[in-house]
Amino acid sequence: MSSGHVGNEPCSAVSTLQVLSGKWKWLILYHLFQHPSLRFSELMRKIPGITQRVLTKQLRELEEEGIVERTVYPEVPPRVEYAITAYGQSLRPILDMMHAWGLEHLRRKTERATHPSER
Amino acid sequence: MSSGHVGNEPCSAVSTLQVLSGKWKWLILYHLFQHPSLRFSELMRKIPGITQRVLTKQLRELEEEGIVERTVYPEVPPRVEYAITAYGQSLRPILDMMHAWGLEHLRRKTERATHPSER
DNA sequence: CCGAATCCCTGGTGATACTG
DNA sequence: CAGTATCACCAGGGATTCGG
Repeated sequence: MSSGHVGNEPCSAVSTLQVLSGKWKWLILYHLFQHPSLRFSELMRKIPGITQRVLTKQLRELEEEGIVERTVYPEVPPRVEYAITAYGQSLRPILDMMHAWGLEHLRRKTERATHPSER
Repeated sequence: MSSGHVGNEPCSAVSTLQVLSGKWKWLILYHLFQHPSLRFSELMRKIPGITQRVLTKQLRELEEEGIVERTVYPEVPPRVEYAITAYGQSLRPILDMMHAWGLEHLRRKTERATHPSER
C-alpha cells in the first residue's frame, strides 16, 4: 500500500485525483462531456496518441468507478458506446474550472515569454 | 515531445494537471492553503511519507510556476518558509471542489460496501 | 535545518501482434 | 470493430548519504 491509503486522509481531493489518475482520463471525460455517447473508435480518433490498450484500460477503470457507462450492442461488426453517467456529470464543474485555469495559465506563460524584460 | 505538447490542446484542463503533476503537489497546496506560511520541516511533518528530496523538488516546481513563494531567512540554523502566492490562490476553488467530490465519492464507495446486495 | 547528489526500482504507459 | 496478450521502457519517486 505504501502511500495509497486514502482512508482518513485529511485532504479528500487526493482521492479524487486517485480515481482520475491516468494520463488520459480527463481528456476522455472532456470528449464524453460534449457528446451523448461515443464509440470506442471515435474516442481513439479524438485522442491522438493514445493506444487501444491504454484507452481500454482507462475506460474500464472509469466504468469501475461508475463514472462512465459501457454499452455493448450485439451486432456485427461489434459496436460499443461509452457515455458519462449521471454520477460522472458531477465532475463537469471541476473539469470546467481546470479548463479555465489552464487557459489562464498558458496565457500567463505566453506573456512572460513575450515580455521577458520585465522581471 | 511525444504527447507532452499542450499548445493547441483542445482541453486546457490537461495543462492544469500537467502543472500540478506530482504525487504530493495538491496535498502540499492543501496545507499551504490553511496556513499563511509553513517551514520546510513543518510541511514534512504534515505530509507523512514524503521524503526531503521529493518535497524539495515539488516545491521548486510549484515555485517555478509562480504558485508558491519561497522565502529564505538568512539565519542560523537556516529557516525557509513557503507560502501560496496570489496566483496560487486561484487554485483554491478547484481544490475545494475536488475535496468535496472526493468525500462524496468515498461515501458512495462505503455505501456500496455496506449494502453489497442491491445492484 | 534545508537541501544537493547518487543510486535504484516500480508501475504506468507505449509498441506490436493476435482474436472473436 | 473492439478489444486481449506480451514485452519493453523510462520518468517519477523512494532510500541514503553528504554539505553549508
